[in-house]
Amino acid sequence: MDGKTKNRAAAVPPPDGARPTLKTIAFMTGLGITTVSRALKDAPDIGAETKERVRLVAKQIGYQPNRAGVRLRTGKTNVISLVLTLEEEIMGITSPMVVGITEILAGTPYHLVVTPYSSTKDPLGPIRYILDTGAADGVIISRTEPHDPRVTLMTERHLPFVTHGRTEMGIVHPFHDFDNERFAYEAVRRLTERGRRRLVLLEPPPNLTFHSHMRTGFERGLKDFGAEAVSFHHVNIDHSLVAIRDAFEQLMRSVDAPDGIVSGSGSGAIALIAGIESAGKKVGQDVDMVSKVPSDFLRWLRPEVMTMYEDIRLAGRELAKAVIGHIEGKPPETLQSLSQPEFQRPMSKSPKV
Amino acid sequence: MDGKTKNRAAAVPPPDGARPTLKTIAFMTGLGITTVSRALKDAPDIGAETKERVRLVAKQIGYQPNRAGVRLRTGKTNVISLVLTLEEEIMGITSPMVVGITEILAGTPYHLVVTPYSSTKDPLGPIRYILDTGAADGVIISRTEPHDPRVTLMTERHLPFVTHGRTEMGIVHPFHDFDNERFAYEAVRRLTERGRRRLVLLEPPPNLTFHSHMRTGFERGLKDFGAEAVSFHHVNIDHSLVAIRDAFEQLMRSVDAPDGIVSGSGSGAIALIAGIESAGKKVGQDVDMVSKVPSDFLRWLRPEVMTMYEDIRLAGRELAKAVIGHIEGKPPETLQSLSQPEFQRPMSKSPKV
DNA sequence: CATCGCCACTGTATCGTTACAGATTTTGTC
DNA sequence: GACAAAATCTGTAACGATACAGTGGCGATG
Repeated sequence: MDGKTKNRAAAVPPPDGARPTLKTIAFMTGLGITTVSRALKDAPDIGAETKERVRLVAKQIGYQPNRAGVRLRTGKTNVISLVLTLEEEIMGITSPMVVGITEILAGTPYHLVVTPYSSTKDPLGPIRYILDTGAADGVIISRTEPHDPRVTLMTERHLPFVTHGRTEMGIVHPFHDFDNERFAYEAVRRLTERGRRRLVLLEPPPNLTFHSHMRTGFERGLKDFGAEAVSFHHVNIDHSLVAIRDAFEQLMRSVDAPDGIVSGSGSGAIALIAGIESAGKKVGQDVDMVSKVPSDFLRWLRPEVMTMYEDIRLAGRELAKAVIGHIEGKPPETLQSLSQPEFQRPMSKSPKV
Repeated sequence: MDGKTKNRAAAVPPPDGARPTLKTIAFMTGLGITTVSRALKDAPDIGAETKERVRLVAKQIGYQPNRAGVRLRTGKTNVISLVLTLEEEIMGITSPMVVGITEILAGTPYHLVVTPYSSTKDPLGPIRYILDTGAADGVIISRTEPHDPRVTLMTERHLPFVTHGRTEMGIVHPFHDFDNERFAYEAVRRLTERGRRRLVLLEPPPNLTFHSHMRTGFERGLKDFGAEAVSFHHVNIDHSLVAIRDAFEQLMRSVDAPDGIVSGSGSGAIALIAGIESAGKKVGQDVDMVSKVPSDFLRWLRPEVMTMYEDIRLAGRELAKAVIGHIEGKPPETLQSLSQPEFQRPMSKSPKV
């Protein structure tokens, strides 16, 4: 007789049309399954020539490890989970984000799984699910809060992750963030350069970390460039466009009306413009406005609004690189990045003329 | 001695903090692993009381089947793959689509995996990958062509799928589509109602199926409502905004300038508007325009443009339901749907005043 | 009372992979 | 030449689930 029992496998030809497995390679090379497995991972106890032979055959027949097999045996899922609020939909920042992430994952064995949740409910839900079921090797979250229970939980349980946005908990973890402080500061600079002195900020919801970043930049700008703040806290960029417009129309009609506006979101800017116009005023004339934008639309449709571009696709790429780095054990402090606002030249009505 | 070898498992207490498996339940109930497995799938050869007991315990300890185990043994992945072009990014239709899909998947064991590809390269790539590796139970594709090789391949290989858009190959398969013919027809109606007679269509790329749908509706409208077409085929909605604008500016400056425009995409409309304005004309005055839109932005920023809403989130939901139906073996002809354009009332500048 | 059939349940093998503990051969040492 | 140490390679078991082929008990049948 030949081999004993299980690895006798190598002596049996693999079924025909089926997808190749280690067994197939073992049969073709005459080696044991174990050897093939170890050869493919370049283990030190396999001969150089054997490795070469195995690699060649594997490539030839298009071997790809069975994910379920690996996952069952090792627990490695090769999955990155993108945790999204279903509501995170305004102005669709999700698309470029997903594209950015997949651009990076394309060169790796990782797949991207989208895990949604209703933000009105338990934000820990999806995290718990991933922890309980071992659904992913790494997680990307957004809408980060200064004290974010998700970060605490994932850190405790050693689940690699990265946040889109920073925290303030003394936990060093991977993140990518847009420099919202800088954005607001530069926005104020732009407005004061145009002689605006009574400025208002359409801010992020107060529970998110970048709320304070943006406020800080705004206020630092006011001080440095000599302007005053007009209070406008009833609504924030999470509110509906209608709510923002109505609130802002009211403000613009009041004696307190600002002459300069910083908008923390592109879609918010749309509502603000509507509010301004409802109040019978005009952007670029009665007021100036700077908005953070994730795309070109505002610039095309309302060139009178000054825009600072936030590259979400880049963010996706950075986030993907960071989670993978975290999974691979790189120190978290090397996996942090901040991207700078890009002030956009106003679009000329007709560049060719 | 007790049980023989493998199922002796049931006699061994499960490790402490670990996630519960069938073994855990088997131990707790004193049953065999097989019995537990069959009880949970409501097999006919298990006693009613036993099933009840098993279900209770399973629920109590929060048992969730190990996906890798199931997948390895049965081949069922519980994965739906959304195949996207990386370029499909203009105007971010991906976001609401993903949201719609996940809304449906949330109530099922399915996960959503995003599989991107570079449309300039081989569109069959991701399909082949899924077929070769058994990466998903079902697939959602878009940018459907009249003779779409992906549809042929998946049909041949019995991989359940659904297309966003229709085909013309005589293959009956699940799809969801927006009624682009109706859209264009109604758009022409609107324009002629305003007295416009020289109409132009910014159309989809000619290789996609809905190109002809939209053209057909457009031409039928021209005939029924008495208007003539202005030729404009140099660019389509897949081209860059700059290309569209420049081409359209030229058209608007020519003696052939149209007085009515149908735009097959929201972002395209933005470029058209820019082109019109570069040529020194004005929408709502010199020309009227109807555009298909996936969001509210255009309506907010350019209320003079008439818009017809395409509900992408709904499309996501329909697509998800259809793939799942296909996976479950429902006949394809019952998994086809067409959504109608929703003409939107122009936004009043200030509804409260 | 032997036998049959049915019900309810169980053991074994298996999916593809890898950790681990050998096994065999070659090389090195004195 | 004997023995140890490398150097290579291999079998077994296990991850968690399920298909399949039983097994044992019990009531019905003749």
